[in-house]
Amino acid sequence: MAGSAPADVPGDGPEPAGGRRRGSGRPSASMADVARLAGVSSQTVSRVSNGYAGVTEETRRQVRAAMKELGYRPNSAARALKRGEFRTIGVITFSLSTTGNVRTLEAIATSAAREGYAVTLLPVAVPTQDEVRGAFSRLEELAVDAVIVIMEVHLLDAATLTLPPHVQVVVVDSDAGDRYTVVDTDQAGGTRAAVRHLLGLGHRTVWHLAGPEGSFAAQRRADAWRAALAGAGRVPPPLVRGDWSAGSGYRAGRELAGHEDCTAVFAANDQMALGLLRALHEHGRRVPRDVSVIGFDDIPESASFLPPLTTVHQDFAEVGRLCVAAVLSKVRREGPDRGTTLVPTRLVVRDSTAAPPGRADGT
Amino acid sequence: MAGSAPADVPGDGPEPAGGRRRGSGRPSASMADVARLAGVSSQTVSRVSNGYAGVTEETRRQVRAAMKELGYRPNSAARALKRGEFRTIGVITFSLSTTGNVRTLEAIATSAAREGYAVTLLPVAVPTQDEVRGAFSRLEELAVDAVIVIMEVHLLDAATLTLPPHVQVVVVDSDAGDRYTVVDTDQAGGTRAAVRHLLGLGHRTVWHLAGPEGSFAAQRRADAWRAALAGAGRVPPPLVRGDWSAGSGYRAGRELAGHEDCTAVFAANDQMALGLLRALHEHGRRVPRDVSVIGFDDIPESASFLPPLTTVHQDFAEVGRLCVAAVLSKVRREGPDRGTTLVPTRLVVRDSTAAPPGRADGT
DNA sequence: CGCGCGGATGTTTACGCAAACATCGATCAC
DNA sequence: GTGATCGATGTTTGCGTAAACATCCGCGCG
Repeated sequence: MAGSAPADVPGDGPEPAGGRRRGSGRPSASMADVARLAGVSSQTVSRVSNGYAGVTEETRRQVRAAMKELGYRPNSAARALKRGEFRTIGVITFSLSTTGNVRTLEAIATSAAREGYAVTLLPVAVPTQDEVRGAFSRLEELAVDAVIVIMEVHLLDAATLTLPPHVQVVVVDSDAGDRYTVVDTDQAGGTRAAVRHLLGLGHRTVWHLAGPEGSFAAQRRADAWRAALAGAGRVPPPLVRGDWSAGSGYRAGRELAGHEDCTAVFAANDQMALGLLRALHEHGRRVPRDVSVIGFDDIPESASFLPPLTTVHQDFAEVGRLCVAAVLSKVRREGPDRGTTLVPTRLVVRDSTAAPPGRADGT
Repeated sequence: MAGSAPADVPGDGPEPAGGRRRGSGRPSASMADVARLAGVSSQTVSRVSNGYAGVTEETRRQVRAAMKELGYRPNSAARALKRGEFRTIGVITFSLSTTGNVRTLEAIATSAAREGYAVTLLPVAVPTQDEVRGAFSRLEELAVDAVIVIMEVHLLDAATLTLPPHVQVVVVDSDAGDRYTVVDTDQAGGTRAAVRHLLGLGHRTVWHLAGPEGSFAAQRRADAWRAALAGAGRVPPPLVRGDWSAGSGYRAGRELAGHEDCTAVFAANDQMALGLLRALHEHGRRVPRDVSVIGFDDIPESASFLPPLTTVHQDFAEVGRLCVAAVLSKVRREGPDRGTTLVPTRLVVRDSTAAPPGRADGT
């Protein structure tokens, strides 16, 4: 198979006279070239290329052979122009520094590939409205049929107006299900599970190391934490804020280590939990004996923390899959125009949680 | 600005008769529509759209106004067809589970955007040759001018033949500089720095927790480790192998903890170092007092490990930048056709390395 | 035996854009 | 004044593909 293809000397054959494909590239065979070589019309080549019926097996073979000889590749620009669709999904996201975004992106790319769609990445370096607007204006020129947005919606809002009207949008991490199609993790459910687990172990209350203010995910985890405590009749301690990074978790941990009555902390993600563990360790507060810690995300490394982290598992792969399914159903005008889909979470209990210290001997 | 755009009612204006843009989408204004409304020829619209000279300020204004009113967006498929280039770079990579790949990808996307190029993602779920071949065959149909490959070249080899001949390729993490343009981290330099640092602290030798066999990066780190030890006249201990994951580092660590004479370990990445730290801790071997550990990559979390990890910093952003620069210079036929560019590394000394235990009182 | 039918194939056309060429005034030099 | 020149704009053409329509041929049936 590999032997017959003229892989190394593609300039040998009868080159079509005009039309170099790109500024400096080699000319690339077109349908007309294949048709000429195969002795058929270009329409027949098109039929073979698209696997349509109505072509003799014999003709089909000949065309295939000609294609192979010339190294023919369909020109996707012409195809897109003719068909009116690009078979491409654009993904807009903030810096790929958070595990969640990356894993979601990966799942999106995989699912999209399975559906015959390509994925184009639109990075937004800094999460400012200007930057977002910039990404969207790049998008306007872009060859995409649909867009998946992985970011906070309040940044999206300002930029929305400039979206090409025919492009479908699905949003991750947002509460704007009334305006967009939203796919997200069940933040509240995961948070509830975490808080209940800690209360169930006997902790009087649970502290919360929250994500940054701008984040909807952080917001919802904090809200759910407060609600879960309130539901159990407990008083929520003051909220401590980080920025998702391990460093911010460490700084917050130094503060929390000073509170003798802090026996259980729910960190809004695993990275901050990591920093928290280090800070507690440095202050001589043992985990889980003195303090219990729970994270969120279940990044692969969390099983190797010291101690292995109890955390809320997110199914990013499922989120990505659902995003693609939703956006494609919108493109095909099958699905609903808006609404929120939640992906369930699951508590993974490891070694960073235990009963509070006072409890073994007494109360 | 936002007030005048007909963002919500795009179907109101005079719709062009034919040519719905996508299967189920709205018709989208074309140059001809804009030209009609502005009372000029479509060529003038094209000139305005591309910012060419030779258009009166007055005309330009009118065309702009018409564009805005119709919500005109250039059709990139038509543009690509006409120009013969897509202004898109394809990136082929394995699962985005390793920090390095992700950070490189991010830098690639950012640099590409700066150059006016979009980035299309081609995920390869499983690193088998079949999968890689599949990615490349998808690529054949894809609208890209160039490709950046982030993966082991020996997997690439089998798939190369099917690459469209006019597409330029740049490879990361490879030793195939004689056949491709390669951009990579200076693995050997970083490894040397790590080994020398440990020897300089007084360790008799340095153990190595290597990456998986298939990886060139792992291969080169292991080779450089052996060479650095040999250069200092030391005997390399048996090599221990992991698979980049923290879990594999943990398993390796349990084995290493049994060796009393093991006082210094160079782990081929930070994740494995994390698992290693946990295993050593569980076996009562303190870091850095009993055992020194060095990682590779300098992932953000490594500063929050227990203890904060001494590691070799990789400049992924620079790697990505150089990839884009290299591939674009190839597209423009400016740069050399092959060769390897190495990005320097830098040792970041934190708290996981110290002089070996025996040394304080004696030898 | 001729007509109609249906499958295989060819021809025309248009997708939206932009390069190449054409046109049309106005201005300027002599 | 006349023609050369130049800037602004219009017209034509073709990029590669695929839908729509046209053609051709052989076969079965009346």
